[in-house]
Amino acid sequence: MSAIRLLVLGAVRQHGRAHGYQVRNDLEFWGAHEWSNAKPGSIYHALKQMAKQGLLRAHEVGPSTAGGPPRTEYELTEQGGEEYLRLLREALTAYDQKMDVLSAGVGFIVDLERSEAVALLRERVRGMTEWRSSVTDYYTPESGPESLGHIGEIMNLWVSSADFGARWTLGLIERIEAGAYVFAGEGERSVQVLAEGERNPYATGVPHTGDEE
Amino acid sequence: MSAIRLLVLGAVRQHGRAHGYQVRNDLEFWGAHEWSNAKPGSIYHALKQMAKQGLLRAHEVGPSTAGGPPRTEYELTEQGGEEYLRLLREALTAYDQKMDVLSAGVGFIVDLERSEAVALLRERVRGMTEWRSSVTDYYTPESGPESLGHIGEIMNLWVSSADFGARWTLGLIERIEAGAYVFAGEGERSVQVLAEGERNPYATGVPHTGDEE
DNA sequence: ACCAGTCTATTCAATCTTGACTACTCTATG
DNA sequence: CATAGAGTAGTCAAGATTGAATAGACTGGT
Repeated sequence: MSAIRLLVLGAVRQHGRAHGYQVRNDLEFWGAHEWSNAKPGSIYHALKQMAKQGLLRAHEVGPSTAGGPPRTEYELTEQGGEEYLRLLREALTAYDQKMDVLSAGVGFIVDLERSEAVALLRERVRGMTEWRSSVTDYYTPESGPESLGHIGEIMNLWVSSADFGARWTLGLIERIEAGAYVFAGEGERSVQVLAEGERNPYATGVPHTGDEE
Repeated sequence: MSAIRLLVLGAVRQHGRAHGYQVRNDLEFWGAHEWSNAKPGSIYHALKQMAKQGLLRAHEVGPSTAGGPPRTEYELTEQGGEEYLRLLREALTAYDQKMDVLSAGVGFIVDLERSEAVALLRERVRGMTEWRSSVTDYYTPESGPESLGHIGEIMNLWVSSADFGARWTLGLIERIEAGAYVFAGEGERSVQVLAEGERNPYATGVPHTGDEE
């Protein structure tokens, strides 16, 4: 699973009704263009695709006063709402190494109830621990781990990384259980979106990118 | 950058000349189907694309004795060899969070000289540290980090993860400097490939997968 | 001898991703 | 007032990825 659908559904959901550019701006505001594949092309593609699949309802709207081509606004259908929650739960539980998916899940975690959030994160930790032992069992040759040579470093990387992920998740669980943040049903939510016309303080200045590409 | 080109170039290079199925089997042997997008479709696509771009030379070969369709064998061109080294160096230096790329880089690291490997890894650490401070500077609002609410957890995740990456890289550097493994120009290489007809001990049993999809 | 299953080897359509491009409006500046 | 630049909003073609499908040859059991 890529993070894009969850991000787009989440952004549209916050607004109730939003057009592509608004979604794009929100994702940028959240820093998602830094840690996910939330580029304009992907966002518009996801919107169209999900509209085709009945997760979003599309409304053609005249061009905005601010210039530019006519916009299409979207809102979640009931099916889209369910898919959003399904993706969110999956993002928090999946114990593989996709940081963008996890990040998106954390970004929307407060849309769940506190107890469910904790349960999902615990499940995540359980999965990681299990995966860890299955990997170490499976890839440790009879001839001892040294026989893997430098290839063993890859295993080491993945296992350490799973350990790191589990530790981090446990830390988050602790903070949540200690009462941090406001979850669903506990008062007004706090996922921020940009108000209509508001300036994005974290605009595409591209202040720090990866090394590659 | 995705890891697929590096993996495919590396696999072909090991053999001197290889067809798609051989590459696929090698990647599976290395466990790459577990930690990268090295699925058949991607492998064949990469081979064709790189042949089109002059990185690989293609040779049509009659169908093997073992049945199946006629195969195409590939070997690196000079340009392909350069591209391989470029991708390898980039994979080891890039300090973003793409574990598959790093894994592939580690898998082929012994194709470099020991001193260069260490230099690239040091550069990696340097980049990560710099990125870390630029992120913490940039995304820490005047109102204090608490004002970010649960969104701060995303930053925390990325920063911790960079710290983990840096620590792990330093560990690897240490082991390499202590004399571990056999690097280019130090005797016979040790990246394993499957010999023609050899059985893959880590065949597609798919013993442990991620949670999602 | 037959059939199911597995191995060899690759192709394909559908979908997703990327980076560049379009086109229009508003604003500041000399 | 011309015009460069930035902001608004979205499209497009090329490339990458995925999952399933194809098809012949061998293998083991009944």
